[in-house]
Amino acid sequence: MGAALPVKVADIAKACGVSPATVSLVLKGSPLVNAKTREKVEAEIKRSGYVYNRAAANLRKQVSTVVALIINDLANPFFAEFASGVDNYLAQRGFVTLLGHSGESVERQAQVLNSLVQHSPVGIILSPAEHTEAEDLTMLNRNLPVLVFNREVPGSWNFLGLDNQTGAEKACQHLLHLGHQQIVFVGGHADSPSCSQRRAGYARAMQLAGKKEYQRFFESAPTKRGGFECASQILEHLADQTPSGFVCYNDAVALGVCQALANKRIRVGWQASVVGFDDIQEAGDHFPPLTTMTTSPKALGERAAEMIFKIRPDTVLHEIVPVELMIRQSTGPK
Amino acid sequence: MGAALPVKVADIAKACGVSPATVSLVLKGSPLVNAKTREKVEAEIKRSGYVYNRAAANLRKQVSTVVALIINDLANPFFAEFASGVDNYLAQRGFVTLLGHSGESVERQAQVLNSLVQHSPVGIILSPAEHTEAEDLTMLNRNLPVLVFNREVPGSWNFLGLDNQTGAEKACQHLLHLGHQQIVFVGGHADSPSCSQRRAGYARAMQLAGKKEYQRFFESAPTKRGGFECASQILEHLADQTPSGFVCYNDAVALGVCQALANKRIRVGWQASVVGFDDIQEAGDHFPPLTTMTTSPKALGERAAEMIFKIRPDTVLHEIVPVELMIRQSTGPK
DNA sequence: ATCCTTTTTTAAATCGATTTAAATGCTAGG
DNA sequence: CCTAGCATTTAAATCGATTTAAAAAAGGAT
Repeated sequence: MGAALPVKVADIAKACGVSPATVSLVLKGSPLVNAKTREKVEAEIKRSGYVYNRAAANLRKQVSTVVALIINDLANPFFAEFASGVDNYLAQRGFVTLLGHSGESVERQAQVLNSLVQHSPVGIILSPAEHTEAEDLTMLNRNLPVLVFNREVPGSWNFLGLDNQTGAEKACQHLLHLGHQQIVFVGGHADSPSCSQRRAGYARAMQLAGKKEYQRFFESAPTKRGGFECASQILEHLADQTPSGFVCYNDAVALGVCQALANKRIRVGWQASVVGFDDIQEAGDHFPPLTTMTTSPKALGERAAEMIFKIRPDTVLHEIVPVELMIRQSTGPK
Repeated sequence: MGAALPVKVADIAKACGVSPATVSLVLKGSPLVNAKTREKVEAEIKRSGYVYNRAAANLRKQVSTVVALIINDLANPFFAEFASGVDNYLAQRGFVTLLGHSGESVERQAQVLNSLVQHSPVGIILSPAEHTEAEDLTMLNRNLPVLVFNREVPGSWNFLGLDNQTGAEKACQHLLHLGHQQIVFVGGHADSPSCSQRRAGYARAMQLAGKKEYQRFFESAPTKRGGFECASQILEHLADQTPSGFVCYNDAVALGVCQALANKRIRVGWQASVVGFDDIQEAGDHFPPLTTMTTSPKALGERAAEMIFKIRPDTVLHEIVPVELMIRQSTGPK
């Protein structure tokens, strides 16, 4: 039935006894073509199962309908939801997402970037791998719009990120208002910018509350397992003076902390309070639902995609999205 | 510094005093060009910051380096990990992932597919939205390789899926061997093929064990919250005759069930046993780590990508991947 | 009919890279 | 000094669609 070889504009032109130029005008919906001709051409387009070749058209038109998206860790729901937000927005505007996954490896990220720029994207949204340096991004030509997401990278990049410091400060204040005295900060790698920002927010809240001397920081992988192991150790070693408030690096860590507490028969939301960060889907689905700092990752993705089209060569965008306290049941009065 | 306009092969040719053909040969690494010439051209390529235009090259070469991937729900870790597996494999082979997200909407899926096919992908990996029918996929009737993943769609499609029935049967047998008497099946929508297959496996195991009369099916959203709510009700209504074994539709549901049990102070792995399905990342990170039916979603993604290149016009691939029992601590002897 | 508009249609150039077939330059043998 | 044979280089066509500038057709007025 359908032609074995892909149908081209020229084929349609021939079948209709018109020129390729006319067919192109029809495809474009131009008012220049005669109604009868248009009808004939459109019928043939449908009949032949013609598929528009956007690559060829874009080449000639000198435009692109592609946006590249590089994600550091898709298995992390925060980034997966972000990606879905990006794609949603782009699809609405008739663009398409070219996905790359770095798996937190700077080398792979470089390979992926090199491969993606060759597809002439309109712009690049990069959620960088850990420890990405300016020299890892040299393949990014200066007049290609690049938006760095979530983690700052040395150099002047268009950036979209969260207000980590204020967020963690609010999180800690929330626990302070509930009457908690011994509050610790759990999780994340101290050398990651987002972690140090969140730590700073916690520190500020503690200081303003006159609790500077109690500050405690614990390091862990930014995962559920990391949070679980870290909190388990805390509970063992600080057995005599167990903290009752846990400000966590992110939701994954917070969920791990909750499990460590549950494991020790400490009721989260009653005997201890836990605050997360990110508001991933699971935060709300968890039991008890997690109090956390929220900015929908999906909304962030949509915003990132929107920003790509606002980037201009002469200025640098730098948007810090406020995060809000979402009070659920993992926190309660002391 | 860098040219304002993108550098083309012709520019490099001019700068080196050679023809575009020679530059092309250099790019290709052809042994035809003289060593000195090659050196000169390569220096200019580096100096000018030339970026290869793959769209133009692919058009001329009549090839594609793109594979389209349409995912029904990226917020679900199972599919997000699958996507990362696809991209990993493709990147290794020098291909690139064009991502589309349907959000379980058949209409959006159609739009996304229409948009993606215009980018002439080598093939399409489709993890279909719920209730996708043959007529929703009419835009795919070229001889374009299509691989349907995870959910069967009416019609003859190349398919990669899990052995749901045998998997659930093994899961249930595991609980039977541990000595559990009252085993229920929790979660999923009965009208989804994968759910009915898993139910059938559970039913078979129960029947073979002579427990046909005890079979119990409970329906819920295939999410953590769904599992939690469903199990909470079970525990309430069957209070007198609480089941001790839970075969769950998937890991998300299983995690919800675990929480409902923990909530009732029933120790998972001791007083009750829970088996999941999928082995998502979190299954292993959970406490207690979840016994589940495993086929790494990432490995599945890699396999799917591999299969795309094996599809031939005259045959239909249909691969059902066995799932294996991964015993962790959410199950134990009665 | 003729000339001038206005409407439709189209030939040909173009986007950037590749490839074929042919041309050029070189060396060695006669 | 010529030429066969080899190593390099290149002019020109090509992929599929768009666009410009110009031609062809249709319609209207005189």
